Amino acid sequence: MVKELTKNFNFSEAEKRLYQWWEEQGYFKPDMDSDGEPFVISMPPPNVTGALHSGHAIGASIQDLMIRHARMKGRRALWVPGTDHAGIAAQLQVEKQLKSEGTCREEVGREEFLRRTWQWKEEHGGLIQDQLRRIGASCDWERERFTMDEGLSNAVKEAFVRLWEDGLIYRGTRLINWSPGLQTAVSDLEVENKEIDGKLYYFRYPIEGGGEIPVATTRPETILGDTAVAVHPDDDRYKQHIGKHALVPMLNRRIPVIADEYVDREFGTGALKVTPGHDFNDYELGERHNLSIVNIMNKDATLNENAGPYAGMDRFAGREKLWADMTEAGMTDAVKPHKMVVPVSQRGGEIIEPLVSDQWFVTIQPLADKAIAAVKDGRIKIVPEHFEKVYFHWMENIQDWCISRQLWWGHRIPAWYKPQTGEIYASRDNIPPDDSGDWNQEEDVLDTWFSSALWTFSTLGWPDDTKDLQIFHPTNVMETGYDILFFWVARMIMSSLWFLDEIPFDTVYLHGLVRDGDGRKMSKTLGNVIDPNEIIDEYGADALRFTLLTGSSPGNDMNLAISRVEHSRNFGNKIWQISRFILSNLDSEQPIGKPELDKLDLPSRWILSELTSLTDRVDRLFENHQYGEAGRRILSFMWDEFADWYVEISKHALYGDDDAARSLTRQVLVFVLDTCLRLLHPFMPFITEELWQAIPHKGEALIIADWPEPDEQFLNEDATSVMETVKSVVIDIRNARNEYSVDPGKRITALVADGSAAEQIASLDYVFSRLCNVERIEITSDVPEQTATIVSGDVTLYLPLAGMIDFAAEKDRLQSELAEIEGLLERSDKLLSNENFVNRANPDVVQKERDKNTDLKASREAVKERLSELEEMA
RNA sequence: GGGCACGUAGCUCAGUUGGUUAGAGCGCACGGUUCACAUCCGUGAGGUCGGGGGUUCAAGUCCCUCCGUGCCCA
Repeated sequence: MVKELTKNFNFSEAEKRLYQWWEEQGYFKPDMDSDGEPFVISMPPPNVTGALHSGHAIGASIQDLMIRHARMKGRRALWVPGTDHAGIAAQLQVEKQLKSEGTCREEVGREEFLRRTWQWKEEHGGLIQDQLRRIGASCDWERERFTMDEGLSNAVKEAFVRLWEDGLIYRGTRLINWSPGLQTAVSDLEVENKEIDGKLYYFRYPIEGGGEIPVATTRPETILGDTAVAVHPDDDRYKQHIGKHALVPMLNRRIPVIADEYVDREFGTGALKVTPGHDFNDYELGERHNLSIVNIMNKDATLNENAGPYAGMDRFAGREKLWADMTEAGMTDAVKPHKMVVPVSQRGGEIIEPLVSDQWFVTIQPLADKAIAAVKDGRIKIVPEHFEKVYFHWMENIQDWCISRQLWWGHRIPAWYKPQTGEIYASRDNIPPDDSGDWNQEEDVLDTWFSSALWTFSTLGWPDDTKDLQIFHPTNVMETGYDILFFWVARMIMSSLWFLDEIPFDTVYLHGLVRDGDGRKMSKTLGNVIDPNEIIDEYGADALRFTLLTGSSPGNDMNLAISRVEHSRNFGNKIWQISRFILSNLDSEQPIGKPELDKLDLPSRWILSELTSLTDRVDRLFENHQYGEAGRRILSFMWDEFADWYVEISKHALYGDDDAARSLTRQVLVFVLDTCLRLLHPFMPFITEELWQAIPHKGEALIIADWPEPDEQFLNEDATSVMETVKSVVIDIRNARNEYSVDPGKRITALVADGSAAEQIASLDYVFSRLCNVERIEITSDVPEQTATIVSGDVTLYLPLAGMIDFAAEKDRLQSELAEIEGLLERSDKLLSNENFVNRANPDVVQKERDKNTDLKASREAVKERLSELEEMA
């Protein structure tokens, strides 16, 4: 039934109501009885502790768009939501809480700490889910998962043990990235390199038996852990010292002087101090030369007993003290400002220290090989394509993955070891191999990404062979930000191929970062963070979605300007008003379905032809993941063609007394609107559903309605070309009225010069009447003096404007038009006289150019003729 | 140091098999309140598509090079 629409769309009320209704109706769940081809997206799990930020908003918008589109296409659409336990972030929150209570995790113990973290999760965990609902995410909440759920925890254990059994997990003492603040190891991916203004310290290494080698370093405190001095084998300056021993300043430890081609003779002094215990390059150098490793640092980044007199000092204080002592001893030369790169924690920005420690690693190469192959042979496509190169580059230089974290919140590594023998036992069942009491359970937990890497299949029930897993895996699209291509996407590909021997998804779609309106990265310190929740409050979810979906192209960052959100909201209002207009003019009629082609007038044939082109175009754009362009096309059609031209023209029939014409027009209006609402639904789900429910329709909901198919019978080139002429004449008339300051309300008459198209133009007088206030069009061969002349192709129109026309102004107007036409004609003539163009270009292109040329010539003659008439009058 | 991307109107951005006179929003100028919409309607100004070279009948689009910006990796 037809509803009366309110003056404006009350989005805050409607969004909540519609979402709830959709969910209750079960539209978000795939129909398990249908035989539709599944379409599945695993939602990248946001941190359970987090709130929705603009990155989530763009991801959710794109994924929901894909899911809604697929659903309307009749596929069994499944979007699996969930959250991630966010090891470090969550643990920090609870530690903060404990600190405020004057205690700490060590004091309350592991069990109590975990209890409190779970409690914290229960209290704060639901926020982002509610925010995803607000944005319209049509995911299947009944399948929601959390990485620490029992099922997913089993998956993690299974994966760990499987890798262990495959011989791909080892525990070893190695140099790793250590976060002193968090007191845990982090993987190389969690370390960022930041350029800072540092210092380069120059000093001299004393050589045993006399002499010295000048050395420069950015971290003097590491001198205490040096186990060699290296020089280039061909460096004449230092050659004589190779094989001798140097003495570590202040400690007088004997260390060898070695030769290695790795040393850059140009940098600093050309000689290198080697600290395998605290530098990755030195670590490798040390392995090559069998150097011993001296660890001088405790886990809290204070210096340890190996630092001798400096033991107990913080690393930076130790640096100052050591340097001062060395200066006093006359060993130092200079301290120069130096731009350098320091490793900092991705979380918090503290300086990361390379430290030797016992950790668990995954031997990654065998997994990487499979993952490289899957993208190389096209089983997995990355959009945009150029990220494939980035992917390969990383994959081909991949390092073993440090998966242990010295945290409590996370999946505890399912392994036991005998401290005496170093024997290790991994278990799916959470029990040691025997109850001898000799087995210690590993204290460390796994990197959060270890569980995320299983996400596409662990959420569907793996390791159990569930029905969901059979039907919905592999999934189809992984949509996420390019910033976690390595962290997550690559690891999912490796995991799925290894554990299931199948790809996790066939397409990776990467979106860019959302920045502020000036292209700056959003940050709390800059105060330029745009909170999507506030945007939804103010402009509605549809406006936010449409802006995010049309404001960017795949893989490129987008600058979110509020002016664009406003425009999207205005577009929503436009759609609302179009619908309101149509509904208020239906009376009791309920037109549903396709209009009958042969009875339609020209404007109707035109709009249906354009609608069909749009549908076809949008379809193709969706196929190529060109969602932004698709959205912009729909907007442009609805606003610039449908509302501005067709709806305006339709008033003639709606307000007229021809019953048949009125009914037909109503049918066209409803059909076009219905089709547009369907096309737009994935972009703006709320307003489209609300309106679709209000207009005449068949079916229970737009969310499950059929996606429009282009109907070729509606394509009509003739109608399009005539309407193009009509539109251009209308614009010219409006322009002329403007130039001559004709009162906008004044109705004027137009004369059309007798010619091939004259009859047709005259028959469309009702169009001109509506659009540019021309009350009558007469065919004439007799032109009155006081006229403005309008020329478009072979159509010439005169506007008799007695008393308003200034001959000089009219001549100027026509002169400039003539100049423009001649410019274009010159170009066109040149092109057509070029044999190469005529022979080699696509025949369609050549024909088009010929048509254009003919039109231009006709226009030129008409303008010239009118100009010479003006000359005669003057 | 290696790799990748970007550079289009004052600002923010589209422009995908190379093919009409390169588009949009915001901003700007001028004009509009009766019956869908001022969250609006109409008209207009504004661009040698970063510079140079090349391929092609034809280049914003493909290739080379330089300049600038950003990101990733070392």
